[in-house]
Formats: sequence, structure tokens, C-alpha cells
Amino acid sequence: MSTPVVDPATPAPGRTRRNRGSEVVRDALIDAAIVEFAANGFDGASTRRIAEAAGAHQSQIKYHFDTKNELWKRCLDRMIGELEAAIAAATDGHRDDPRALVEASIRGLVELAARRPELSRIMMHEATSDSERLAWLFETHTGRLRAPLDRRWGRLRERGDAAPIGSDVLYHTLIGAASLLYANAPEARLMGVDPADPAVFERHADALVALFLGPGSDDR
Amino acid sequence: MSTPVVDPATPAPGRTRRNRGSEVVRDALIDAAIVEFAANGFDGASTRRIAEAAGAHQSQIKYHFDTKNELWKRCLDRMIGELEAAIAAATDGHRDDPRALVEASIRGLVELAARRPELSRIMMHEATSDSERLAWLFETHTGRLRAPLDRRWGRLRERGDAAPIGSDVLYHTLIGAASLLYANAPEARLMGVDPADPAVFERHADALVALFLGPGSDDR
DNA sequence: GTCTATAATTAGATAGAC
DNA sequence: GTCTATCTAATTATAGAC
Repeated sequence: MSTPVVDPATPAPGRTRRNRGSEVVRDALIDAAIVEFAANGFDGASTRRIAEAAGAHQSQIKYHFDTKNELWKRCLDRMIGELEAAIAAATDGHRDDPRALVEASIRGLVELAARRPELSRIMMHEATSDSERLAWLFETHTGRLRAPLDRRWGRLRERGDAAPIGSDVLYHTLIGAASLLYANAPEARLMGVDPADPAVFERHADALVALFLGPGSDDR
Repeated sequence: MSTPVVDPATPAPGRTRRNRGSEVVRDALIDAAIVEFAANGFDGASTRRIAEAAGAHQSQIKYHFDTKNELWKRCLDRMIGELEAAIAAATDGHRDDPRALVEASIRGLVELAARRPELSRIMMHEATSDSERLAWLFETHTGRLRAPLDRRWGRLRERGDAAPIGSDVLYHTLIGAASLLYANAPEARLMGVDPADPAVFERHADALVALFLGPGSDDR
């Protein structure tokens, strides 16, 4: 065997960290960026702080994502994936019952809003003004996400089994009612409510189901 | 009379604008700042752009408000005043009927959210992370605003005349359902909904009243 | 793949002429 | 009260050593 010229496990002189592998660094940068973008918005976010929180150097963002914009997109890809997984998990096994399907979708939505408040925060930051990022978000993710909710809600209203809300305003009314409590958790805490408390989450989810779907068939 | 040394109506050489008076400049700066803060958040907002939009110079912000922070506070003072006026106008004459009072409050809230989407946008920007500005907002305005809604909602629930929502989560659930459509109007437009359409506003307000208060006594 | 050094912008704040 | 010019600090992006 030839003598290894470089041992990748040994930091070179002047280096403080050894290589961690591309996937690990990418993941750490996305994790840190999600928190930073959610707290400060796209403009307020600093790539230096993101890199620092991820234990990396600012220049590594250029290497792994090219620009701040692309890093932001990868953050959204990950979180939207989590949202779709949460809804899919909640609706699993309810394919035949439209009301149960919508109820499960609502509970999945609230569950993710509580677990990943960063998604709502970033969406609220971005959707307040027209931008290239908002257009990308709609074309890549939000447009697609809205469709199944629309269909299910339409079927439910035909049966007279849903609140009198047109499906055009349903999206923002439901998302707003479901996610503002968690997106604005720092404000809620000032008001004496702890959105991280599981009991608060339970009562909130129950309230939303009652609000949008009325008392369940079981209770009638 | 002595000869006037300076004629204030004549721009000095090299000046492009004459004096407009303190109040006019302050108002113009606040108007421009509200739009800029709402679109870009506090950090993303540029005092240079604000001044330019107001037809003033960046340095005049220092003169009239001292800092960017103080300018931001004056923006919120103005908008919260508008919100209180809208609710007061809507609830006027309903002091004796608790249900009508809450219904009017909801309609006043939606009316201002539609007319002044900047308020919701700025609140959503700020309430996503702890900051000195959020603390100021709570101490100066939002804490005070929440109290009467809490009281009225409690009375209504005792009578069994309201949706099953605890008053702790009511605030964010109602505000979210009422304002996200307007705060995120650019996104709604991409989805084919125009929140500026009066018909949309009417149906949305009716839906919220039905959602939170159930069918009115008239309809029973 | 990692890191240092730095270029190019832009920000808010400020001093002082008028 | 207005405006120009400038200061200091922070930003993203980039070039090149290792």
C-alpha cells in the first residue's frame, strides 16, 4: 500500500474542525438556516450567523448551496416535506370517509404547526409581499398543497357537513386559525399561554375541528 | 417691517424641495415607513427607501424620530389607533347585547385587517421572535387590546352562545382566521383570490361570525 | 472539502453647511 | 428645517491557499 499523503481524520495545522462529510454539513446548515430565517426573515437573516450556528464557515454556504436564495429553497423543501408527511400520516386509513379525512387533515396541520413553527413563520414572512421567492413557493409547493384540501372541502359542503366557508377563503382562514398561535408563540407566551404545552395543543386542535366541522357525528 | 432675509417659499440654490412643515413631513415618513416595514420586516426595511418614498432625505428621520426604532413605534401607534377606532365604530350602539357586541368586534377586526393589511403583516413579522420591540408592543398595546375581547367571550361562553374555544387560544385563533387572508394577500392573489374585492371581504366576515358565534338568533 | 482573507455593497447614524 | 458628505459597521459574495 502507498503511504497516505493526507489523513482526512486529522485536522490540518490551523484547522479547528475535520471534514464531516457533505451530507452532514448540508443538514447542519439547513437546520440552522431554518431557525435563522424564521426568526429574522430572509433579509434579516445573516449567513454568517447560520454558518456559525452550524459549526461551519460562511464560505461553505457558497460551496454547498451557491447562494443564500438556494439555501432558503432547500429549507422550504425540507419543511414542506415534513408537512406532507404529517398530513399523510394523520389521514392514513381514512380514505373512505370524507369527514374523517378532513378532520385528520386539520389535526395533521395543527400538529406540524406546533412541532415546526418555523414553517408558518417563514411563510408569513414571505407571503406579505410579492417576490421571486413567493412565486417559487407557489409554483413548487403551495399551489399543489391547496388542491386536495379544496376537493375534500367541496365534497363536504355538498353534504352540508361543513361550516359555511367558500373554498376560496378557506385556505387562509384555516391556516391562519391553525398556525398563528405557534408562529407567534413568543407573543402568546407574553399573554400567559404556552403553545408548547401539549394540553394547549389538544384543546386548540379540538376547537378547530369543532369550529370547521361542527360537532362530530358521534356526538349527535 | 424689516426686510425678510430668507423667503421660506423659495428653495435655496441647490435645494430641490421647500420646507413642508414638521407635521407634513412626519406624516409622510410614517406613511412610507408603514408600507416598507410591512413589506420587508424591521431588519429588511431601509430608512433610505422610506425617506425616498416620502420625498424626504434619510437624515430627516434622525431629526423627526431620532432612530429607526422610534419611527417604527410611531407607525404602530398610528395603526393601533386605527384598529381601536374601527372596533369602537363597529360596536357603537351594541353595549347592551353581548352577542351583538362580539359580532361587531369581529366585523370591525376584519374590516381593519382588509383596509390596513400592513398592521397584521408587521405584527406577524414581529411576534415570531422575542425582541425588545415585541415586549414594547405587548406592554403598550396588545396586552390592553386583548382584555375586553377576553371578558366578552367569557360572558358569551357562560351563556353557551359561543364556539367551544378557551379564551386563552381564542385571541390567536380569531386573529389568524381574520387577518391572514389580507396579510398574505400576494399569496392569495396567486391562488386566484382577490382579498381587495368587497364581495370576498363580505363573505369572509360572514363566515367568521358563523364560525365563532354559530347561526345568529334571527336564523333560529 | 475546509478555511482565511478580502472585495464590493449597503446599512444606519452623524456632523456641519446653509 | 433641509441637504450633502461621510463615518463605522455589517452584509453577501468571491478568490485562492491548503
